[in-house]
Amino acid sequence: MKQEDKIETEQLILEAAKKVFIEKGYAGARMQAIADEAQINKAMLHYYYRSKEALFSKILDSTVAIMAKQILPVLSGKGTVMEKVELLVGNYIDTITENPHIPMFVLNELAQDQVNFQEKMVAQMQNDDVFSKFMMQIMAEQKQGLLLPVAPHHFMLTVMSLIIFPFIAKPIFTGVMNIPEFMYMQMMQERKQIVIEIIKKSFVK
Amino acid sequence: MKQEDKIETEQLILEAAKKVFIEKGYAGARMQAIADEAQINKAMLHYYYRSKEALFSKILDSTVAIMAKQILPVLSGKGTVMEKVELLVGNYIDTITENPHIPMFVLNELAQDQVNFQEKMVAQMQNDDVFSKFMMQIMAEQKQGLLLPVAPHHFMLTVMSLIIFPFIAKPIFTGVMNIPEFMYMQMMQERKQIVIEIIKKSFVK
DNA sequence: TTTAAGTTTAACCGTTTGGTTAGTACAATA
DNA sequence: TATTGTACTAACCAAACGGTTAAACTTAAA
Repeated sequence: MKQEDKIETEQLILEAAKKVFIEKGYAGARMQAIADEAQINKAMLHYYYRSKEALFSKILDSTVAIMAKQILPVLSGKGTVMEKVELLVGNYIDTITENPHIPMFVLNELAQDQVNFQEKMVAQMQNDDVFSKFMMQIMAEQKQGLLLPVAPHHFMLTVMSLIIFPFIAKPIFTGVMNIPEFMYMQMMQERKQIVIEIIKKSFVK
Repeated sequence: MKQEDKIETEQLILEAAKKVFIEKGYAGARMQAIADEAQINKAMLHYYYRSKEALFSKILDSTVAIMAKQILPVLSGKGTVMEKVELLVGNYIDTITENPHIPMFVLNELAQDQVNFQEKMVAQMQNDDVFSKFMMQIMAEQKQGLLLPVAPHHFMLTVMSLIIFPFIAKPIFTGVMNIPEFMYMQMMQERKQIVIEIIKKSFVK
């Protein structure tokens, strides 16, 4: 049927584009490669999504949304800083294990900023100033004596480093240091506990 | 004079190529942009370095060499694990502060691996199995009771995360969270102490 | 059964890309 | 001074690129 075919094709294109863009980056991605991946004609890409930029923009939006909907509710929810961090670590590692290319993709495009990506991130992330409020909570718990008096910026940067970087560094382990895939995956699971312990020892009184 | 001009031009091209490649990545870099940056004719690039790939390869080699000569001597030198880590943290943060795009560049090209980059890293890094030996040292100090019994892989991954990621995340802070450049630079200097403290609290008995 | 609207295709287009070429300018050599 | 080798340039080329077009096909409604 017509309507269903259309929706199928649209979805097919999105998935193919996601794969190619995330693997190759914006500059390295080829419209023909996306068409091949989706097993459709190249003209269809422009029929459904006007241009390469427009298609890329869609992928970027949905990718950021995946992460935002994973992170923002936790940060703005109830619980102590450490309870939130524990949730974050688990959630994030599980989500990224399923889409391991996302962090590299986001950070790379953010660094090169070819498609006014920053504004989109700002729009998604500064919703209700979730980050500012979380930093306020950190400072509050520091005054209460629950957390050590380390600058909130450094606290957040540390948490981010510990959970995001291992996925960016995957090729170093599997490629350069020759650690097999399954062992790397196992490490990522072990990370959950290790990261939480590191943060507790470093920032909790 | 002829000879001097040649050396000057060669160097000019290398510096221009380094800038453009590191900022834009291999796929995003344009030979014309490199020529413009070096204020020379585009044909000169091919006169001195046969192709885009060849030129890129040169840049990649020298970039990896910069990092390797910063890291390998420390790891294979004398001193306890923690003494080595303290040296590494300081050296690395200072080196990268001067070339802030290097980590993103290396990790991105490693992930996309368009130019058999992995082999080069392996060749540079597995010199004398420096990493294996360092991991052995970690295990030895754990048996001595100097370090807590955490898997050496996780120890190294943690150290790498804490010192490399902050530079990759720069656009998040300056762009998305709107933290001014000088404040970010100040954070990177403060990091030296903070990272060392985190590692001590997390891994030293 | 006709019609109109939406979907898909092949073939094509203009531009940009990495790369080449034929030739110029000039310094060193003999 | 004639010659030779090297640094450099403008002009060009074929291929790859993102994007368009016009026509064919499919389907649902009139």
